[in-house]
Amino acid sequence: MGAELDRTVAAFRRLVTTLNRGKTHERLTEAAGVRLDRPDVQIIAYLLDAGEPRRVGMIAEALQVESPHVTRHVTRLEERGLVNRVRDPDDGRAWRIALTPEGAEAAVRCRQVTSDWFETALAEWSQEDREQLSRLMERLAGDVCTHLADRYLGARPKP
Amino acid sequence: MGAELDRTVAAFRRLVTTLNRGKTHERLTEAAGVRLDRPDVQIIAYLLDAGEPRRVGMIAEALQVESPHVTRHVTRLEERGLVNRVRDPDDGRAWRIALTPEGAEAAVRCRQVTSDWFETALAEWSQEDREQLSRLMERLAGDVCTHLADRYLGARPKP
DNA sequence: TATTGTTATACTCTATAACTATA
DNA sequence: TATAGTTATAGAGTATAACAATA
Repeated sequence: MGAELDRTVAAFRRLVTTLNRGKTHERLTEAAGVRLDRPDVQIIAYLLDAGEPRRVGMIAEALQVESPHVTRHVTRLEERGLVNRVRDPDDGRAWRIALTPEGAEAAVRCRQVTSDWFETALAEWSQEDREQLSRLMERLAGDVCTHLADRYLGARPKP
Repeated sequence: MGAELDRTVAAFRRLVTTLNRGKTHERLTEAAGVRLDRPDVQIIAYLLDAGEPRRVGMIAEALQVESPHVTRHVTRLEERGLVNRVRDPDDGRAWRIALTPEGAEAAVRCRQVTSDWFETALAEWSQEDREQLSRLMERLAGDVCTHLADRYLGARPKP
Protein backbone atom coordinates (compact mmCIF):
# COMPACT_ATOMS: atom_id res chain seq x y z
CA MET A 1 0.00 0.00 0.00
CA GLY A 2 3.14 2.18 -0.21
CA ALA A 3 2.55 5.32 -2.22
CA GLU A 4 -1.03 5.75 -1.09
CA LEU A 5 0.01 5.45 2.53
CA ASP A 6 2.76 8.00 2.02
CA ARG A 7 0.26 10.43 0.60
CA THR A 8 -2.07 9.92 3.54
CA VAL A 9 0.71 10.51 6.03
CA ALA A 10 2.02 13.54 4.15
CA ALA A 11 -1.42 15.12 4.00
CA PHE A 12 -1.94 14.47 7.66
CA ARG A 13 1.42 16.01 8.49
CA ARG A 14 0.54 19.10 6.50
CA LEU A 15 -2.66 19.54 8.44
CA VAL A 16 -0.95 19.10 11.77
CA THR A 17 1.85 21.51 10.90
CA THR A 18 -0.62 24.21 9.99
CA LEU A 19 -3.04 23.68 12.82
CA ASN A 20 -0.33 23.52 15.47
CA ARG A 21 1.42 26.78 14.84
CA GLY A 22 1.30 29.68 17.24
CA LYS A 23 -0.14 31.93 14.54
CA THR A 24 -3.06 29.60 14.05
CA HIS A 25 -3.82 29.67 17.75
CA GLU A 26 -3.61 33.46 17.74
CA ARG A 27 -6.17 33.59 15.00
CA LEU A 28 -8.39 31.14 16.81
CA THR A 29 -8.47 33.17 20.01
CA GLU A 30 -8.82 36.43 18.14
CA ALA A 31 -11.80 35.11 16.19
CA ALA A 32 -13.30 33.66 19.37
CA GLY A 33 -12.75 36.90 21.25
CA VAL A 34 -10.90 35.27 24.13
CA ARG A 35 -7.44 35.75 25.60
CA LEU A 36 -6.29 32.26 26.43
CA ASP A 37 -3.17 30.27 25.70
CA ARG A 38 -3.26 26.87 24.05
CA PRO A 39 -3.37 24.69 27.16
CA ASP A 40 -6.14 26.89 28.57
CA VAL A 41 -8.24 26.30 25.48
CA GLN A 42 -7.55 22.57 25.50
CA ILE A 43 -8.66 22.31 29.10
CA ILE A 44 -11.91 24.23 28.80
CA ALA A 45 -12.71 22.48 25.50
CA TYR A 46 -12.21 19.14 27.22
CA LEU A 47 -14.46 20.16 30.11
CA LEU A 48 -17.12 21.28 27.68
CA ASP A 49 -16.98 17.97 25.84
CA ALA A 50 -17.08 16.06 29.11
CA GLY A 51 -20.28 17.89 30.05
CA GLU A 52 -19.55 17.63 33.75
CA PRO A 53 -16.81 18.51 36.25
CA ARG A 54 -13.63 16.48 36.00
CA ARG A 55 -10.69 15.84 38.28
CA VAL A 56 -7.24 17.22 37.52
CA GLY A 57 -5.90 13.73 36.98
CA MET A 58 -8.61 12.92 34.49
CA ILE A 59 -7.97 16.10 32.54
CA ALA A 60 -4.25 15.34 32.45
CA GLU A 61 -4.87 11.82 31.24
CA ALA A 62 -7.28 12.92 28.53
CA LEU A 63 -4.90 15.58 27.25
CA GLN A 64 -1.93 13.25 27.71
CA VAL A 65 0.05 15.66 29.82
CA GLU A 66 1.34 15.53 33.40
CA SER A 67 -0.81 16.84 36.21
CA PRO A 68 1.34 19.79 37.33
CA HIS A 69 0.77 21.26 33.91
CA VAL A 70 -2.97 21.02 34.39
CA THR A 71 -2.74 22.40 37.92
CA ARG A 72 -1.04 25.58 36.80
CA HIS A 73 -3.49 26.32 34.04
CA VAL A 74 -6.50 25.47 36.16
CA THR A 75 -5.21 27.88 38.81
CA ARG A 76 -5.06 30.65 36.25
CA LEU A 77 -8.41 29.77 34.76
CA GLU A 78 -9.92 29.88 38.23
CA GLU A 79 -8.39 33.29 38.94
CA ARG A 80 -9.98 34.52 35.76
CA GLY A 81 -13.36 33.08 36.67
CA LEU A 82 -13.57 30.48 33.90
CA VAL A 83 -13.55 27.41 36.13
CA ASN A 84 -14.34 26.48 39.71
CA ARG A 85 -12.58 24.03 41.97
CA VAL A 86 -14.94 22.05 44.16
CA ARG A 87 -13.96 19.35 46.64
CA ASP A 88 -14.78 15.91 45.35
CA PRO A 89 -17.54 14.64 47.65
CA ASP A 90 -16.30 11.07 47.23
CA ASP A 91 -12.62 11.70 47.88
CA GLY A 92 -11.30 14.47 50.09
CA ARG A 93 -7.93 14.51 48.32
CA ALA A 94 -9.42 15.34 44.97
CA TRP A 95 -11.05 18.32 43.35
CA ARG A 96 -13.62 18.59 40.65
CA ILE A 97 -12.94 21.25 38.08
CA ALA A 98 -16.14 22.76 36.71
CA LEU A 99 -16.69 25.31 33.98
CA THR A 100 -18.37 28.51 35.09
CA PRO A 101 -20.95 30.00 32.72
CA GLU A 102 -18.22 32.34 31.41
CA GLY A 103 -15.86 29.42 30.94
CA ALA A 104 -18.46 27.43 29.07
CA GLU A 105 -19.18 30.38 26.85
CA ALA A 106 -15.50 30.82 26.03
CA ALA A 107 -15.17 27.12 25.29
CA VAL A 108 -18.16 27.16 22.99
CA ARG A 109 -16.79 30.12 21.10
CA CYS A 110 -13.38 28.50 20.63
CA ARG A 111 -14.90 25.29 19.42
CA GLN A 112 -17.15 27.19 17.07
CA VAL A 113 -14.18 28.83 15.40
CA THR A 114 -12.54 25.49 14.71
CA SER A 115 -15.79 24.10 13.43
CA ASP A 116 -16.17 27.08 11.15
CA TRP A 117 -12.72 26.53 9.72
CA PHE A 118 -13.51 22.95 8.89
CA GLU A 119 -16.98 23.80 7.68
CA THR A 120 -15.65 26.43 5.30
CA ALA A 121 -13.04 24.01 4.05
CA LEU A 122 -15.69 21.34 3.48
CA ALA A 123 -18.29 23.67 1.99
CA GLU A 124 -17.81 22.43 -1.56
CA TRP A 125 -17.71 18.76 -0.63
CA SER A 126 -20.50 16.41 -1.48
CA GLN A 127 -22.58 15.12 1.37
CA GLU A 128 -21.26 11.66 0.66
CA ASP A 129 -17.62 12.73 0.93
CA ARG A 130 -18.30 14.50 4.20
CA GLU A 131 -19.89 11.38 5.60
CA GLN A 132 -17.01 9.24 4.41
CA LEU A 133 -14.49 11.63 5.94
CA SER A 134 -16.23 11.56 9.27
CA ARG A 135 -16.40 7.77 9.25
CA LEU A 136 -12.81 7.24 8.15
CA MET A 137 -11.34 9.88 10.41
CA GLU A 138 -13.02 8.38 13.44
CA ARG A 139 -11.84 4.95 12.51
CA LEU A 140 -8.33 6.20 11.88
CA ALA A 141 -8.16 8.00 15.22
CA GLY A 142 -9.35 4.91 17.00
CA ASP A 143 -6.97 2.57 15.24
CA VAL A 144 -3.86 4.75 15.39
CA CYS A 145 -4.35 5.61 19.05
CA THR A 146 -5.04 1.99 19.90
CA HIS A 147 -1.99 0.71 18.11
CA LEU A 148 0.26 3.33 19.68
CA ALA A 149 -1.14 2.44 23.07
CA ASP A 150 -0.56 -1.27 22.44
CA ARG A 151 3.02 -0.78 21.43
CA TYR A 152 3.67 1.41 24.39
CA LEU A 153 2.27 -1.11 26.81
CA GLY A 154 4.13 -3.84 24.99
CA ALA A 155 7.42 -2.01 25.26
CA ARG A 156 7.13 -1.04 28.89
CA PRO A 157 4.77 -3.37 30.72
CA LYS A 158 3.54 -2.18 34.09
CA PRO A 159 5.14 -4.08 36.93
CA MET B 1 -23.70 19.33 8.74
CA GLY B 2 -23.35 19.84 12.51
CA ALA B 3 -22.95 16.57 14.35
CA GLU B 4 -20.99 14.90 11.62
CA LEU B 5 -18.59 17.82 11.46
CA ASP B 6 -18.16 17.72 15.22
CA ARG B 7 -17.25 14.08 15.03
CA THR B 8 -14.70 14.73 12.33
CA VAL B 9 -13.08 17.53 14.29
CA ALA B 10 -13.10 15.53 17.51
CA ALA B 11 -11.45 12.55 15.83
CA PHE B 12 -8.87 14.78 14.27
CA ARG B 13 -8.11 16.38 17.60
CA ARG B 14 -7.66 12.99 19.19
CA LEU B 15 -5.12 12.02 16.57
CA VAL B 16 -3.21 15.26 16.92
CA THR B 17 -3.15 15.06 20.71
CA THR B 18 -1.67 11.59 20.62
CA LEU B 19 0.79 12.15 17.83
CA ASN B 20 2.07 15.42 19.26
CA ARG B 21 3.09 14.28 22.68
CA GLY B 22 6.69 14.05 23.77
CA LYS B 23 6.29 10.36 24.55
CA THR B 24 5.23 9.64 21.01
CA HIS B 25 8.32 11.36 19.69
CA GLU B 26 10.48 9.40 22.09
CA ARG B 27 9.06 6.20 20.76
CA LEU B 28 9.55 7.33 17.20
CA THR B 29 13.23 8.09 17.65
CA GLU B 30 13.80 4.98 19.72
CA ALA B 31 12.23 2.80 17.02
CA ALA B 32 14.18 4.62 14.33
CA GLY B 33 17.41 4.30 16.29
CA VAL B 34 18.23 8.00 16.15
CA ARG B 35 18.82 10.65 18.80
CA LEU B 36 17.13 13.73 17.45
CA ASP B 37 14.66 16.19 18.85
CA ARG B 38 11.39 17.01 17.13
CA PRO B 39 12.53 20.03 15.11
CA ASP B 40 15.57 18.05 13.95
CA VAL B 41 13.34 15.30 12.61
CA GLN B 42 10.99 17.75 10.94
CA ILE B 43 13.88 19.41 9.16
CA ILE B 44 15.56 16.29 7.81
CA ALA B 45 12.19 14.80 6.87
CA TYR B 46 11.40 17.93 4.93
CA LEU B 47 14.76 17.83 3.15
CA LEU B 48 14.18 14.20 2.28
CA ASP B 49 10.77 14.99 0.81
CA ALA B 50 12.19 17.94 -1.10
CA GLY B 51 14.75 15.66 -2.70
CA GLU B 52 17.29 18.45 -3.07
CA PRO B 53 19.07 21.07 -0.96
CA ARG B 54 16.92 23.87 0.37
CA ARG B 55 17.58 27.31 1.78
CA VAL B 56 17.00 28.11 5.45
CA GLY B 57 14.18 30.45 4.54
CA MET B 58 12.43 27.82 2.50
CA ILE B 59 12.68 25.28 5.29
CA ALA B 60 11.27 27.81 7.75
CA GLU B 61 8.40 28.64 5.45
CA ALA B 62 7.55 25.01 4.81
CA LEU B 63 7.57 24.15 8.51
CA GLN B 64 5.85 27.43 9.34
CA VAL B 65 8.41 28.53 11.87
CA GLU B 66 10.78 31.50 12.02
CA SER B 67 14.23 31.23 10.51
CA PRO B 68 16.33 31.58 13.68
CA HIS B 69 14.71 28.37 14.85
CA VAL B 70 15.83 26.62 11.68
CA THR B 71 19.30 28.13 11.93
CA ARG B 72 19.90 26.72 15.37
CA HIS B 73 18.80 23.21 14.50
CA VAL B 74 20.65 23.20 11.20
CA THR B 75 23.81 24.21 13.06
CA ARG B 76 23.44 21.25 15.38
CA LEU B 77 22.57 18.88 12.55
CA GLU B 78 25.68 20.05 10.70
CA GLU B 79 27.89 19.51 13.76
CA ARG B 80 26.54 15.99 13.92
CA GLY B 81 27.19 15.37 10.25
CA LEU B 82 23.57 14.98 9.14
CA VAL B 83 23.45 18.02 6.85
CA ASN B 84 25.86 20.24 4.94
CA ARG B 85 25.71 23.98 4.35
CA VAL B 86 26.80 24.99 0.86
CA ARG B 87 26.82 28.54 -0.49
CA ASP B 88 23.96 29.17 -2.87
CA PRO B 89 25.64 29.66 -6.27
CA ASP B 90 22.88 32.05 -7.34
CA ASP B 91 22.86 34.23 -4.22
CA GLY B 92 25.87 34.84 -2.06
CA ARG B 93 23.74 35.68 0.98
CA ALA B 94 22.05 32.34 1.04
CA TRP B 95 23.01 28.77 1.89
CA ARG B 96 21.71 25.52 0.60
CA ILE B 97 21.16 22.91 3.27
CA ALA B 98 21.77 19.40 1.97
CA LEU B 99 21.30 16.04 3.65
CA THR B 100 24.47 13.99 4.01
CA PRO B 101 24.14 10.24 3.39
CA GLU B 102 23.88 9.77 7.15
CA GLY B 103 21.22 12.45 7.37
CA ALA B 104 19.22 10.91 4.56
CA GLU B 105 19.42 7.53 6.22
CA ALA B 106 18.17 8.93 9.52
CA ALA B 107 15.33 10.71 7.75
CA VAL B 108 14.31 7.55 5.95
CA ARG B 109 14.28 5.57 9.17
CA CYS B 110 12.13 8.17 10.94
CA ARG B 111 9.66 8.32 8.12
CA GLN B 112 9.52 4.55 8.00
CA VAL B 113 8.48 4.36 11.64
CA THR B 114 5.59 6.74 11.09
CA SER B 115 4.54 4.84 8.00
CA ASP B 116 4.65 1.61 9.97
CA TRP B 117 2.39 3.07 12.62
CA PHE B 118 -0.18 4.07 10.06
CA GLU B 119 0.23 0.85 8.14
CA THR B 120 -0.38 -1.23 11.23
CA ALA B 121 -3.39 0.87 12.10
CA LEU B 122 -4.79 0.44 8.58
CA ALA B 123 -3.95 -3.25 8.26
CA GLU B 124 -7.53 -4.40 8.68
CA TRP B 125 -8.98 -1.78 6.37
CA SER B 126 -10.36 -2.65 2.96
CA GLN B 127 -8.42 -1.45 -0.01
CA GLU B 128 -11.33 0.79 -0.89
CA ASP B 129 -11.35 2.49 2.50
CA ARG B 130 -7.62 3.08 2.34
CA GLU B 131 -7.98 4.69 -1.05
CA GLN B 132 -10.85 6.84 0.18
CA LEU B 133 -8.87 7.92 3.22
CA SER B 134 -5.93 8.93 1.11
CA ARG B 135 -8.10 10.90 -1.26
CA LEU B 136 -10.14 12.63 1.42
CA MET B 137 -7.19 13.41 3.65
CA GLU B 138 -5.32 15.04 0.81
CA ARG B 139 -8.33 17.07 -0.13
CA LEU B 140 -8.94 18.07 3.46
CA ALA B 141 -5.33 19.16 3.97
CA GLY B 142 -5.48 21.21 0.81
CA ASP B 143 -8.77 22.85 1.64
CA VAL B 144 -8.12 23.57 5.31
CA CYS B 145 -4.66 24.99 4.65
CA THR B 146 -5.93 27.07 1.77
CA HIS B 147 -8.80 28.51 3.74
CA LEU B 148 -6.59 29.32 6.70
CA ALA B 149 -4.12 31.01 4.37
CA ASP B 150 -6.91 33.01 2.71
CA ARG B 151 -8.27 34.23 5.98
CA TYR B 152 -4.83 35.17 7.15
CA LEU B 153 -4.09 37.16 4.04
CA GLY B 154 -7.54 38.67 4.23
CA ALA B 155 -7.02 39.78 7.80
CA ARG B 156 -3.56 41.24 7.34
CA PRO B 157 -2.97 42.19 3.73
CA LYS B 158 0.61 42.85 2.71
CA PRO B 159 1.27 46.54 2.19
C1' DT C 1 17.76 50.10 0.71
C1' DA C 2 15.90 45.25 0.89
C1' DT C 3 16.88 40.56 1.79
C1' DT C 4 19.34 36.14 3.74
C1' DG C 5 20.78 34.38 7.47
C1' DT C 6 22.77 34.55 12.34
C1' DT C 7 23.18 35.88 17.33
C1' DA C 8 20.99 37.09 21.54
C1' DT C 9 17.15 36.97 24.30
C1' DA C 10 12.74 35.86 26.13
C1' DC C 11 8.39 33.60 26.27
C1' DT C 12 5.35 29.36 25.94
C1' DC C 13 4.64 24.53 26.66
C1' DT C 14 5.68 20.47 29.14
C1' DA C 15 8.16 17.14 32.23
C1' DT C 16 10.43 15.58 36.64
C1' DA C 17 11.13 15.76 41.50
C1' DA C 18 9.97 16.97 46.02
C1' DC C 19 6.24 18.02 48.94
C1' DT C 20 1.28 18.20 51.45
C1' DA C 21 -2.89 16.26 52.63
C1' DT C 22 -6.14 12.73 52.63
C1' DA C 23 -7.19 7.57 52.16
C1' DT D 1 1.64 3.20 52.59
C1' DA D 2 -0.52 4.71 48.46
C1' DT D 3 -2.96 8.32 45.93
C1' DA D 4 -4.60 13.36 44.41
C1' DG D 5 -2.96 17.39 43.86
C1' DT D 6 0.45 21.27 44.34
C1' DT D 7 4.95 23.79 44.33
C1' DA D 8 9.45 24.33 42.41
C1' DT D 9 12.48 23.76 38.88
C1' DA D 10 14.33 22.66 34.48
C1' DG D 11 14.23 21.61 29.62
C1' DA D 12 12.22 21.66 24.94
C1' DG D 13 10.15 24.48 21.36
C1' DT D 14 9.44 28.77 19.28
C1' DA D 15 9.24 33.90 18.53
C1' DT D 16 11.07 38.71 18.39
C1' DA D 17 14.67 42.02 17.94
C1' DA D 18 19.11 43.51 16.70
C1' DC D 19 22.74 42.57 13.69
C1' DA D 20 25.92 40.96 9.57
C1' DA D 21 26.74 40.37 4.83
C1' DT D 22 25.29 40.43 0.28
C1' DA D 23 22.06 42.08 -3.40
